[in-house]
Amino acid sequence: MTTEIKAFADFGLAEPILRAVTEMGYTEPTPIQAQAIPLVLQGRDVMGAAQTGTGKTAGFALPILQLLLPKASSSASPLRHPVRALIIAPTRELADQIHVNVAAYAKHSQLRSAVVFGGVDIKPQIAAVRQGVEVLVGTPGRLLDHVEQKTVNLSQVEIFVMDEADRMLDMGFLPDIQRIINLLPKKRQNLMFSATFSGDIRKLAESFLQNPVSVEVARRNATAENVEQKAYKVDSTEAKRAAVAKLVRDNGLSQVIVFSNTKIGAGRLARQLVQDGLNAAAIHGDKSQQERLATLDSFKRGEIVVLVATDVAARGLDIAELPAVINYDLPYSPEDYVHRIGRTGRAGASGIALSLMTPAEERYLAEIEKLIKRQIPVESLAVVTPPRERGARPERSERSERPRGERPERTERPRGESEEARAPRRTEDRGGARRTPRPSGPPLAGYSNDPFFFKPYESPEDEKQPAEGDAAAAPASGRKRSSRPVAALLGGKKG
DNA sequence: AAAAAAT
Repeated sequence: MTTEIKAFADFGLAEPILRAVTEMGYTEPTPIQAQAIPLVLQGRDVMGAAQTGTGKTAGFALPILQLLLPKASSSASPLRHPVRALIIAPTRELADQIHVNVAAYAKHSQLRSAVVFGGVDIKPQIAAVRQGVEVLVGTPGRLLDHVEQKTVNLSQVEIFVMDEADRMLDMGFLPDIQRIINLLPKKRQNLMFSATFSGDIRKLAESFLQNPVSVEVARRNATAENVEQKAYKVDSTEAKRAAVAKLVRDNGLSQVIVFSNTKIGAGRLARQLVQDGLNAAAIHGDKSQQERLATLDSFKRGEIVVLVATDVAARGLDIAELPAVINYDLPYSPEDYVHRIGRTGRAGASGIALSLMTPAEERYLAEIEKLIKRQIPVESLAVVTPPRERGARPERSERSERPRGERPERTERPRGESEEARAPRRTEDRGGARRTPRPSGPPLAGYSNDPFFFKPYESPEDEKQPAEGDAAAAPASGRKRSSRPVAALLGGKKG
């Protein structure tokens, strides 16, 4: 019954939708679109195994708009515009991007969409939703905030989409997702997309999808065939910083996302790269939402050459023709590797994924290779670390180079430890400064980028105060997050 | 272990 669909025109999409697609220059659906669109149009629940960049968003957005179209009305009354399709996504940038796409596909129809996410003023969102929107996109927390404020009503939702479901579980969104699902009508169509498929994802799927059809484009947990992967051994963290600039230049990369495991590391690397003459900027969760969106926009426009990012950018972001990704750190979880390198080689284009690893990180490579079921060639990369005089003190001025608005590092220390005892521990994750001689010390063994390493001991009060944010205080503030397995949260219930 | 996400 699966007829080969070769053109968007064959899906039977209504004229306003097809016209928008055509105007955007699309004629042929991607494999996931070819599979998913007819199923969604039939009203089926769909479980999609697809990374972004496969055209996934259009794969659900186009048929959703088609399904909503017959009842679309141009009535000015907001009451006639209940939210009929709800799309949730793990990060604010991704939600925003989905909304932009939906709005583009819907521009010739009467259908309207809006996006809600945190980190920005809620009032414009309330105003937008008041206008009446058929399609609402959002991140879970702010969406629930709107529900509580009664600015959003989800009781008329006909189609519910969970994008990047694996990521949402990783981020502890399950309780929020369940609250959202409880607000939806029992009878509805569900679509769920995930790039990786753990047991937890399957359990979640079983719990809320009804008789779903599976749609799969890429091999499970596989990385794109068209992405050339390499890993480089480097001696140290300092070497990694220098290596990034070298890799960008040697490979003539016009644009690249560099992934760092930490926010601090991302900020530092970006600053270093700027010093090295590359147009670089960092994006991570400690930047204001305004900055995050502006940086991303500037990267998309090609102004920024190197985007240094934490995993906030690992999933879902669609940057056209991104030629390369560099892992400044190997990710802690192999799934994250799949997502990160999924930023390149998108929609059939070729891409390069380069990873840097210190000796300590080499063990992560094996797990990654196991997951992606392929070997990643490893080379050694000799780089000249920054030209500092031997024995020179790391510049204090580095501290003042921190851009305004970016948080300083935390200087908290474990209490009751001697200065000697804590120094090596602190340095371990602070850019590699060490007091003890380095095993195979290159000339710059004492070099450190750690702005606090030589900082004089500050306030004795710190030590007298009870430690802030310790085990007793932490759970009381902030949202409750559970690390219980999905099965437990789902009450052991099986579909 | 880290990051992200409502305030």
